Amino acid sequence: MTEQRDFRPTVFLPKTDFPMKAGLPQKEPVILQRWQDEGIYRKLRESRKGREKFILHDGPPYANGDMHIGHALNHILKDMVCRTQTLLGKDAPYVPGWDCHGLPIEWKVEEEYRKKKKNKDEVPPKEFRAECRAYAQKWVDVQREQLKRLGINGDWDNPYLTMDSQAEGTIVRELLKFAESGQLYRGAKPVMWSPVEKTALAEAEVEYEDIVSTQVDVAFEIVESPIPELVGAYAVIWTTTPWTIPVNQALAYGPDIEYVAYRDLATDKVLLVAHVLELQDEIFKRLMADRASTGLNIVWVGKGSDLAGTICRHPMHALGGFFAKPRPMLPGDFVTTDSGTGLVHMAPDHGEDDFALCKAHGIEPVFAVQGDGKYREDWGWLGGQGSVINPKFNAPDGPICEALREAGGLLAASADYKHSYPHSWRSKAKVIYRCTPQWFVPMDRAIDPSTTSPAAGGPPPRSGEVLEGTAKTPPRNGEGDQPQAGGGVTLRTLALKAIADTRFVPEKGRNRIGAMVEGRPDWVLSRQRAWGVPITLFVDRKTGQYLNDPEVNARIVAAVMAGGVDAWDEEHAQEYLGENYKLDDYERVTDILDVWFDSGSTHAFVLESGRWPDLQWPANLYLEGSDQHRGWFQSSLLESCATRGRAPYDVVLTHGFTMDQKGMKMSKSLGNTISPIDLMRDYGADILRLWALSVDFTEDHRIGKEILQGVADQYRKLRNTYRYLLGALDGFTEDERLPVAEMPELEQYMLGLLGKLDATLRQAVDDFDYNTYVRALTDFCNEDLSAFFFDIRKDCLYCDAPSDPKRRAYRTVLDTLFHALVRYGAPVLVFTAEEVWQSRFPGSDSVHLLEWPDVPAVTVEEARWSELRALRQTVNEAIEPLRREKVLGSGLEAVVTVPDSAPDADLAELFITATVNRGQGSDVTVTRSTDHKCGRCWRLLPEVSEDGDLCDRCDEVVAQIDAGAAA
RNA sequence: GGGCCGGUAGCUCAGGUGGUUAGAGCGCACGCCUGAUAAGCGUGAGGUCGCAAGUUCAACUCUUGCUCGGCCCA
Repeated sequence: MTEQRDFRPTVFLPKTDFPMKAGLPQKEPVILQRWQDEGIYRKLRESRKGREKFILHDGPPYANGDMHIGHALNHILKDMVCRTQTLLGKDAPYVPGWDCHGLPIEWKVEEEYRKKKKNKDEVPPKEFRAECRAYAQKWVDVQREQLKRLGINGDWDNPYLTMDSQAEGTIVRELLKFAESGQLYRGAKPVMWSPVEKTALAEAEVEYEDIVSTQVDVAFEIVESPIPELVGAYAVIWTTTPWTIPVNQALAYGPDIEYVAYRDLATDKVLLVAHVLELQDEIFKRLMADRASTGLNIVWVGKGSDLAGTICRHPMHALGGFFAKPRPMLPGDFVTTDSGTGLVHMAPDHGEDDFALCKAHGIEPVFAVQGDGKYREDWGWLGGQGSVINPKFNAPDGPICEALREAGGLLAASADYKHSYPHSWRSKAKVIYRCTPQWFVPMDRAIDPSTTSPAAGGPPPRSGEVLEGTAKTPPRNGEGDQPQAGGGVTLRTLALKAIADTRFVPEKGRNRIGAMVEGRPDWVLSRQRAWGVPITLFVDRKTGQYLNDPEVNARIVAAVMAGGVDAWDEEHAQEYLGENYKLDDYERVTDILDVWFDSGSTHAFVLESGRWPDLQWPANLYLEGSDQHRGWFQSSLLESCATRGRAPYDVVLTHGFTMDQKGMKMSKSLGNTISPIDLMRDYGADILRLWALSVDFTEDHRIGKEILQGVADQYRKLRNTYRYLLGALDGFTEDERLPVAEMPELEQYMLGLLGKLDATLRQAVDDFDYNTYVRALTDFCNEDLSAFFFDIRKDCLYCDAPSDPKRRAYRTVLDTLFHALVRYGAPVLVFTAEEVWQSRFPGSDSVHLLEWPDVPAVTVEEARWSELRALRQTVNEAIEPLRREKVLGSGLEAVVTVPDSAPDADLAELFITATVNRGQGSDVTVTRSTDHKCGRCWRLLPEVSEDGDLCDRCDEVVAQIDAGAAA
């Protein structure tokens, strides 16, 4: 025998330039640039013009700092939504936006002032705001580039900013809608207040430090009680802020706490305190340390709830007036027995619990403590004195304690209580809670239905009538105005109805926001700040009512639309008031709006204004993190319900938060933060996208090195599937295509599986279930294609004649698979899909302009194929021991015997073995073939007389090739 | 401290209304192939379903408590 011929050149191997190694970090920016150059966003709008719309309204991230992993996840999901909807043929525009006003930016600018030793108060407000504006703009630009790098397709050249003057004007207009429909009122609320700076502080401006305070025990004589033993006894309260005693208005007890009244034999006074062992040691120590107690007699023991109806009087009741009013004992869930006496004195002016409990019982704050920390001059006790944060003022020998002692109300006082207390971040001085006037939106005031219809020109509400109040919740006392009679429409009932009409993904979101809306207090709109949208109201100095004149309002709105928030200044005030009102008669409100009102109004500015003609109101979808149940979802809901009678969205989709590898939240102090910017540099945006779409984003989820490694592995498998398709389809032409009916059963089966995949993916898109989407796609590629179809058809692809119907059928199906898979993959692996597409069709339009593929409808014979594939598995298991024993290596050397009952099919081909026989038993057995190996296709066949000779098929094919070469 | 949510193999996830030996993919180990080759194929080992009680003939699936983690409040 002569030298064996090398048949390798006669084998039709896959051929492609598409590299196995992705090199995403280098490649992605190039692709991105191409999309940008060709204006793919506008092209897409053009191509989907007139189609059904799908409106995702972007929740504006705060323009402060680099993109973090949460932004990345959120935007990848949004992009996936828009791209899948677009793929389905809809017009799904995406207009990104930023939230630009607010304290954090103000803070940063102030910080820069401090570095330059500049004093904020000396900077004119307009100049200060200009710097805030510039700061926000800087971060908008930074984040925009970072988000673009993620492959997010959107109208990046034309985003919306809440600091745009037209946005500011729209926000003002929305606010004035509230004013015009009577959904605003001025009330009071305890806020953190710094007497030194004479200003309200945000929680973020407060830091806690350990200090030593005076602790006092004060006795309130019980003058009335359903429990006779208690009349004449003293309720004992404990506090570390003696200065709040002069504005005490009630006492609180815990309804479930046990109380005891005992007679102190040294003084003969009956004292009421909590009957809690741990507490009583402390109490006795304080109350009896300096007297020789001869013992106690218990007079009464009972539960807190027994105390209902008990009335005390203030130790200073002799002063008359305010101090002579009854001090009721009220049930408070917040009362604990961790410290104190189990009874808490209530000063609604200076505590949140106090304020809420008193308000619920009709007790209003009295505003006795002024902004500088002194009691007002006319206050009956200590008028004009203070400041209340002065330790000497509160000292055991200070004016408060002295007066209480004289009145017989002071049981104990000592300047030795160590605890953590809030201080101003700037001045380091102590801060207090203090009631100040604020603007509110009432949750339970009757709304005139005619004021909540959608804006003129806008589309009508989609989900039917929204104005029938459901009145699920009992009416609440909002703010001292009339509680709503049952059955009426209020903002709360409207919002709850809107929640019922909204689809929530996942469903549990409904419960979450519903509980919040049901229980939330009135919306505090005002902030005493500089960087924000002004509350553009004029308040009548005589009546305290705000001016409600649509003509004035129109002038204000027009001015802000044109000139932004700076238009609201004293200089132009008279101009807005017009000829009918005199500025002297009005107070121009200088508070600004809660930034949540800004973002709650984006639907008006962005969807409704017409400035983005691609968009429309309401949105199909809002998609944000689960923290936005309290934030944007809710502010948008309330704003829209109050002005338009329904939610600005049909569907609310929420995602959880991204944790580190161990499930712990990321924080700078823990050093476990992961930056998406780093990940894009190290892995590429497509890896990050695949990660975001693989995890269960509806819950909290993790990211870390190991997880990303897994995602990268998954990516490589997908990439190789595309690469194989490209290689196997090399040179494919339309002439080669074969009708489905003429295809072998295997090809038809694969088309059937593709159809099933298609249905699964469509369903997943409908459900926003991208985890299922990605899983179905990868499982199909791994299991059905790579390990099954491609493996079986290797021989056909490599060795059959190009004209062979089987090979043509295979390549026809590969082509169908290619067109389907590149589209399915495109919303996920946006860069890779483009690379794949351009590799096959160089210079063609972007893959992202394509639409969802039409896959042939082929029914899968489930029973037959599940039996065949199960048998295939059994055969593989049976081959394995022979491999281990080195009886055979490749499955092509195996002769398999299967039960006679096995389905009729080309089993050897399906199992990729030499031959398959049918036997009597139920077992599958394997032996080594004695046939010789074809020199070209490497199959062991009886017709091959000697290893290296050709089988009949190859002989024929090689002859054709040789003839072609000769000709 | 309160409200809400979650804890299934190393990783990412499936497991209607409770019912046979809890599944998949990836990874891992071992092996095959060397004509998808820094690829492809096969086999295998991995789980007391967070912990503990309870209801039930039967619980990953229901109840309660605990624990760990998260979001939002305080």
